[in-house]
Amino acid sequence: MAASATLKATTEASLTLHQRIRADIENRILSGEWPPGHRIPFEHELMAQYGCARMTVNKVIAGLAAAGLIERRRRAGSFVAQPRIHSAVLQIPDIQVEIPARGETYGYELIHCRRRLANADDPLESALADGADVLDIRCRHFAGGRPLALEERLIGLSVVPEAADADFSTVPPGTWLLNHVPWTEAEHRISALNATARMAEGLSVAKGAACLCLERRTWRANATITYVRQIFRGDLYDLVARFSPQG
Amino acid sequence: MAASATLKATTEASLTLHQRIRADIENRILSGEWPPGHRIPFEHELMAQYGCARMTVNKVIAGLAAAGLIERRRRAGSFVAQPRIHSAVLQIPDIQVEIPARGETYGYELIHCRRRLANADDPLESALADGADVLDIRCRHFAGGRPLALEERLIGLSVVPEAADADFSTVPPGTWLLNHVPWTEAEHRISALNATARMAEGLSVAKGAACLCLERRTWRANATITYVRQIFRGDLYDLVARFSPQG
DNA sequence: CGAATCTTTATGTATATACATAATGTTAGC
DNA sequence: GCTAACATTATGTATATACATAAAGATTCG
Repeated sequence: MAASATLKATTEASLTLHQRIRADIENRILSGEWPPGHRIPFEHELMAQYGCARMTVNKVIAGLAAAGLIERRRRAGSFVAQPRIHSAVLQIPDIQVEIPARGETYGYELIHCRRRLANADDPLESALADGADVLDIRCRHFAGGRPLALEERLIGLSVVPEAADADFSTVPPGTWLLNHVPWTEAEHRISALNATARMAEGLSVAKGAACLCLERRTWRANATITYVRQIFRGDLYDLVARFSPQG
Repeated sequence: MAASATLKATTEASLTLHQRIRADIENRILSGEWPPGHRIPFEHELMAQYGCARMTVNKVIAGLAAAGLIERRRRAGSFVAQPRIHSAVLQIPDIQVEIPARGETYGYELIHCRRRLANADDPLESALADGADVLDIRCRHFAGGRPLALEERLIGLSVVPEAADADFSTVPPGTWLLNHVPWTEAEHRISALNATARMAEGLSVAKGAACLCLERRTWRANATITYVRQIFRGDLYDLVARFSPQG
């Protein structure tokens, strides 16, 4: 076998040693060769096997642990984790970006934009503090000329005062917020509902048609920035989520 | 200021230096102090600031880059990434685990389980190779005595031959697969639809009631293991997804 | 036999060092 | 003024080393 000094040079397809070790271990797990619960070789064994330093395999395995493929237990070793299909990365696109990407023309219409005080009685507004100064926005999104989604949105003006001066007659509030509000945390809720008479009219569908409802609350440092409810036509839209070990 | 040697000891709440640096940078980003596009201090600056080695800050920043909070450019520096709210971690629970966790009793009923050959004409089966040997399973899930979801599932027997001998009259196929098939990759599709007459009967709802449809294709090494379609009562179920920087 | 103690050991964290690499900024030359 | 060559520099990868820590396993003692 080649000495460790030449190993780097003989690496296939010019991958780094780190990437090669990671891909190797990942393959063994995903192919089923190393089933859940299997104890993977100790760091010093891998180190000998790949002819490298412990720090190198340590970083690889720590990465796999962060990705959820492996669980580590001191003194005992590192084990292939139980698969947990139930966590997947969901793509929740900015509609204005997603529709053109599909090859359809995007359209937008502002229905109203009012400044007022939040009313905690309304369950929709309970996400924001009672009496908060909010912007109440209602709008529609179109794809290929047809209505795709209705949007109801509240923006907390104490957190995002600049929003009061924004012009939402041409720019959708979601797009504006993405460009004006830095990193946040968010929670989404996805459900199905039958179109009410008002929704049906706004979406050009029959009353009772199935719609996908996406609610999102976004906050920063415990202050709610925005709460949105988007109602999508069920026949025109669906969401895709993927799970793969690279995250 | 305290010398680097005493820094470790004075660490607040017994966090490691790594965690302290990470939390510090994360806070600056999430609080808006460092907006998207902002160049964070160079590694040698942070190294001086925290009185530690470059390898330490390097690992922290590499972790933040892996989490998507930071983008790194050689020679130029490290920059706060543009927020991309549209990726969030979706929890897609194993129903048998989720229902008891909600405090309701879980129920399960097998409707049928047949071995046959896949038919590529059926769009539902196009995910599996034509003519493949499959197990065709249909079942129902109950929560608190009420029907919650209908499930249609195909399992590829060439990939999971053991499934042919499994007893799905008491164990839901999803649960069985989770326990018998090691790590896989998966794609999910979420949509809303109106209950057909058959769905309505199976779910004890009115025909046309909105339902959440979750389709999942699971594979390993390019071979499809299973394809499922679960139809949930829209009034009883919804999905939750979260985005937060720790992943 | 059972509980408490000690030893062993694999992982966890941190450091100092070395060289590779890619992209920026500068300079030289036409 | 434009391009090509060069130097600079921040990140990228890898190593050898050191000590901390948690937990499994062996041992001791009541």
